[in-house]
Amino acid sequence: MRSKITPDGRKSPGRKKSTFIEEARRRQIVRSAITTIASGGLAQASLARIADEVGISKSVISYHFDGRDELIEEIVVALLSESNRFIRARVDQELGCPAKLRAYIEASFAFMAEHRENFVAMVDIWGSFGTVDAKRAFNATAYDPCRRHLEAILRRGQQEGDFRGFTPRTLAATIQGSIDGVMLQWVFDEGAVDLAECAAELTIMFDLATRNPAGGAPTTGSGE
Amino acid sequence: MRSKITPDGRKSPGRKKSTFIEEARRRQIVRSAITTIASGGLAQASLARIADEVGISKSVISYHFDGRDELIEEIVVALLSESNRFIRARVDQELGCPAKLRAYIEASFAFMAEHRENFVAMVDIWGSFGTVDAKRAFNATAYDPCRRHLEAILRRGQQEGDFRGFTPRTLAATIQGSIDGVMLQWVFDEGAVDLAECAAELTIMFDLATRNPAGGAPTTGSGE
Amino acid sequence: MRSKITPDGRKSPGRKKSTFIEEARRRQIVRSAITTIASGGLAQASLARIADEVGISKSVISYHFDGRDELIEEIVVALLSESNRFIRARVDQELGCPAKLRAYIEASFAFMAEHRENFVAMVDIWGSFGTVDAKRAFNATAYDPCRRHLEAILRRGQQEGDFRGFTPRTLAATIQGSIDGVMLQWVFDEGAVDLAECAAELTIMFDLATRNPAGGAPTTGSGE
Amino acid sequence: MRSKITPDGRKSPGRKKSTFIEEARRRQIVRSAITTIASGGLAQASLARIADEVGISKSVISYHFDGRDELIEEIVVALLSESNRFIRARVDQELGCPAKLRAYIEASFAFMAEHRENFVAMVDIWGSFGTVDAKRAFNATAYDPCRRHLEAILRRGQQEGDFRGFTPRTLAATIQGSIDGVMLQWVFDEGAVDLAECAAELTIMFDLATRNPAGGAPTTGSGE
DNA sequence: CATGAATGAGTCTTCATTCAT
DNA sequence: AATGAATGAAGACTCATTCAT
Repeated sequence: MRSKITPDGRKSPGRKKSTFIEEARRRQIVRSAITTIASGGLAQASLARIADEVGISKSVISYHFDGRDELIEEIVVALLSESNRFIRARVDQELGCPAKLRAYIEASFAFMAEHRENFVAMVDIWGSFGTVDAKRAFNATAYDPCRRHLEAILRRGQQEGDFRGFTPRTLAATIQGSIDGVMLQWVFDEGAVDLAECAAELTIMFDLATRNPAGGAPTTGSGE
Repeated sequence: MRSKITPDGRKSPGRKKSTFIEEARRRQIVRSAITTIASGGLAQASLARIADEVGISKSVISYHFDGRDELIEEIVVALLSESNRFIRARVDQELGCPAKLRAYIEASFAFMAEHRENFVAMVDIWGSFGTVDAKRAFNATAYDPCRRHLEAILRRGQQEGDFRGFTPRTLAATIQGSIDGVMLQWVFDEGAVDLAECAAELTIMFDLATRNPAGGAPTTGSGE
Repeated sequence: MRSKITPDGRKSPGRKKSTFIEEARRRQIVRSAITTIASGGLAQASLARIADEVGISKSVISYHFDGRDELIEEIVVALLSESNRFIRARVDQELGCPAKLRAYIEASFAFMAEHRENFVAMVDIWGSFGTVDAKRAFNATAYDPCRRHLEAILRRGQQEGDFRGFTPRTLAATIQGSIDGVMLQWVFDEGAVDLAECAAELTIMFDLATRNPAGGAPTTGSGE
Repeated sequence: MRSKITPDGRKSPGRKKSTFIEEARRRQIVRSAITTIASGGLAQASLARIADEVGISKSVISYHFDGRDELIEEIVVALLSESNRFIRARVDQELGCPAKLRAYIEASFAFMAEHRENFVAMVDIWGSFGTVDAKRAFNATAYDPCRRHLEAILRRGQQEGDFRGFTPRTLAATIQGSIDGVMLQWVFDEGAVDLAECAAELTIMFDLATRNPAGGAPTTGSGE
């Protein structure tokens, strides 16, 4: 019972009641749905099949979610936030931007290895954004935060003189892309790529590619 | 009605009649289907809609293809081979493995830029491989050839002393992943990443990351 | 839960508790339901929407009414009795059958004008009597009392010599029909008919059509 | 296969092909649907039940009609046009407006008597126009033409001096209303009203109510 | 008295596929 | 070689109703 009938604008704020049991059910459904999608593909993940996986009736899903689309949206949010939270925690533990960058890449792969299901589901969902707008919206939700996180690290690293003078935005896209691209191959066939080796390779590579050859002096503070 | 007549594995050879007009129709349908998928997503690309795009009747598709799945398979093949042919041609023009590697990356991005539709469709299709087997099959068709191509370049480069002593297989996966990962972001939002800049960044980076610091001497004959 | 306790025919008398608050709730629900139906049609008036309009939970309705059907039945009763009471009061104030007839017609239209919602809802509900039996039952509840009322006026008017020798039953049906038919058009489009003008026209017309040309002498005693 | 996928404006003109068999099916479905609605009510007339009545599969209806709504719309059109055509033909046979008016009323009732099913279905459908807009649209389709037809007769009758100086528009609404109102009671219970008697009563009454007391002199041509 | 949660029957609709022409 | 017509399976969704709290 999400947005009820009220078709007025209000929705996000407060979100009505959100009982404890309600939230629990939602999480349970989301989790089961991820499993269902991961094992059979998004197309096969009908409400019926998901409900079956949870062990409830189809209409329970309709009761807790405003429709299949809202469920999928929530799945996306769950998948992204789980991963982001993990990575961010690891990054925050490190001091110095080179270490943070390394942590970002390593944490990304570490999380992957532990949550294969999430990523298999994610790749299946990727294809479901039919319209250009939906794709763009997904980009805004999924990629922009990651890239901005990376960008912040890179930019600060430049200010602190650890990184050389590249375009932070482009490098952020490149780093995130490298991680996702390797992930993608691994999703399609777990045995096709060695996640750990790729992680190591990328870590070294981007460390090399970002480092300031001049040493630890701040880029902006060239007036030593 | 394709495999009704020849249910054995082989496909291209024999193929009963394969009239000229027949092949033309098939290509026409495949091309239109790609456009349809790219513009509205795979889910919206029903036979009806594709037929509409071509300007023919639904049943024509059923007539020429052994079902929707065969059509999509053919689309995948078409998408991959177009791209691979282009890249391979560019790579073959170059002498020396570092140049070939550079060509591989640059050609990949060049082809993307010219055929956005192909990649948008591809990403949509990615999600449609529901089962683990289907995913693995796609990996075999789509990624293995690319990685093997890269691997061959890398390995030969090592033999010729241009490249350092990395694991070719892992680096191949990493390179291909970097290209695809950037592509992915660009598919979701054309304006989110600058394809050319990323290409340049990756080219430099992988050149840097593969080069043999010792110079042009062959890796195997290092202890000379 | 109404008839669970008393599954025999009788309804009003006994009715178990019929707390004051209980009756209030029922009336409140009925009133809100009328509004809901009038504004969105019977089909859209689900228990959920009605409950929403009242500001209570769906199950409250199920608690107070023995199902959706009982609710609608009660709505019908409410709509009819409100109107009938009003008309009857006006008619009773008049002396002489021609005046009573005029009052009947004028009161009908006066009530309409003041309670548009009621009639919009009524027309929507009309269509919901699916079976022949349900329709006949509605006829017995809704039309027979009205026609009998009119019939009584007409017959007495004939006895008193004010009206000519028509068939009271038929004329009653005709008068009631004229009122309802105009109302119907007005329900579909408030601006399409001028209620007051139609009322005036009908009043004059039926006065003309019922009057005894011979004057005030009683019909039965015509040969005096 | 009505409006296909093309969501551009064009639709009504040409209407694609409209094969002979296609039109036959549509008529067959419409006819059966009317029967279904008349016998069980609109709510019970699901696509499944209608398809059952025709003896076809549910999806055949979806194939020939753009959805349930289009089917119902077509039913409305069919019901109205059948009746209107019949009445118009009868009216056109008469010379002189008083005769035409009499013919209009008599034809209305004659058609009713022969096509009870149509009117039972119609009354059921009346309630299905939920929104104000839908109601207004129905008014425009159903009532306006009738009223305009009557209005034309009345106005011409005034010009020719047969009718007195009433407001044509109001009287048209009143006449149509009287017919429909009687019909309504008859729909709810066939035995409750005597159609023929009501028709006779109304015919006389409206003849009386419209006639110019001054005789056959044209109203406008007062300068005798 | 009231409610949140759950249910299952039933609705419309879409789709790939088949078949006679 | 092509098509219009038909089909049945499956989908998402809505709704009145029930039940424990």
